Amino acid sequence: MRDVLRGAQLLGIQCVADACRDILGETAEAEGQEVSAGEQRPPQATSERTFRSLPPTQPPSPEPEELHPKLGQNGDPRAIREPGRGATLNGEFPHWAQERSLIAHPPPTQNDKLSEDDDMEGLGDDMMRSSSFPSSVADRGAATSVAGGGRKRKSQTPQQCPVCQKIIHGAGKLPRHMRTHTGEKPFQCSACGVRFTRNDKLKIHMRKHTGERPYTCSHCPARFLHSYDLKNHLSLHSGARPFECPLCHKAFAREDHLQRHRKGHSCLELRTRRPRRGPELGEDGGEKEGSPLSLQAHPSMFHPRSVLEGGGALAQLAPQRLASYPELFLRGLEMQGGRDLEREDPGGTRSPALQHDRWADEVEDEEIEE
DNA sequence: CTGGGGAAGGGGCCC
DNA sequence: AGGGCCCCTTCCCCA
Repeated sequence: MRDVLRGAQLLGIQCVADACRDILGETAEAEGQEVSAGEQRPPQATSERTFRSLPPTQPPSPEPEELHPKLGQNGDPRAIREPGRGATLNGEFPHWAQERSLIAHPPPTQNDKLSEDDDMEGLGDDMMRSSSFPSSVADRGAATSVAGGGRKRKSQTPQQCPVCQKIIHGAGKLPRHMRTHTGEKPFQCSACGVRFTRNDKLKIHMRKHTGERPYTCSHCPARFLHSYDLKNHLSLHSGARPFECPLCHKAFAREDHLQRHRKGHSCLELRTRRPRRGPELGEDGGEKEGSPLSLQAHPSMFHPRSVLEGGGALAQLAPQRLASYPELFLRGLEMQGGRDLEREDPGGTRSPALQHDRWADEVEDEEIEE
């Protein structure tokens, strides 16, 4: 346990270190003296104080990436979870494990089957049951709402991760989330030894070995391991490429491919290469502040007159695309501003026709003014 | 740069 | 409340 504690301190996993101290019956100050020779680590707060008194202004925690995959020796996160491997314990489960739930769920072997989150009982759940584990956000509220101050209710959803402060929705999902910090992968494939953090991921993985392909295409004999594989495959049958770049009109079958495309430079280069013809006019006729980059770069490309006269970059677009451009242009504005019409308006209440009319009205108003 | 496969992580629903 | 199962999104990797 001291080895685990030392490892937790080295890795900065405060919750694990506190749990270890609880088990060892030590205070942080005492432990701090003990380890001070080798590590310049300042004494830690007691576990009780660590979690329960986290102020809202607590400085940001280290990024999870800084914490996790480096657990244990040789990068094996089980080093934390399987203290029996340590020299200190001589292969025996410690008394606390026998007394607590871990005795009912020893570290998994290839023949063992753990329930998905059972592993947390060895570490996280143990923490959670100890007084050191943080109350969830809702729990705090529930605790204060219980009249008479009786036995505190167990955690409700949502719960807040003590490491990254993220709010985790769903009953029983916090232990699962905690494994993303600890790096634990308690679920091991009996066929190839690959380990997973979650039981459901292992289950899907096992399909590779069993040959099970539960997702069958209704149009062809193709069968797939994953539901999303079938979903992608169906787009091939339909030819649907619903995700279109609002700037260059390239369409993608997958949303993440569109996102990758938009993060790239191709569209940006196209925009910044265009000379700026004049100030962009806002709705009030003045130049807009903080308008989208594309418009600042070359407003002529998007100017309605350029569209009508076939000028600008739009001249290179096919007529049928021009017909639908106002919709995409407006959508592009929405997305540039951090809002996504698709997400905000999945039902399509803001119809393309409506937006086209709005845009046409603006063109007509400008012509009247002239 | 794109298409495709796969993994990781979160959330919803049900028991 | 917790766990199992499933779906979804996002990201990474490779060809």
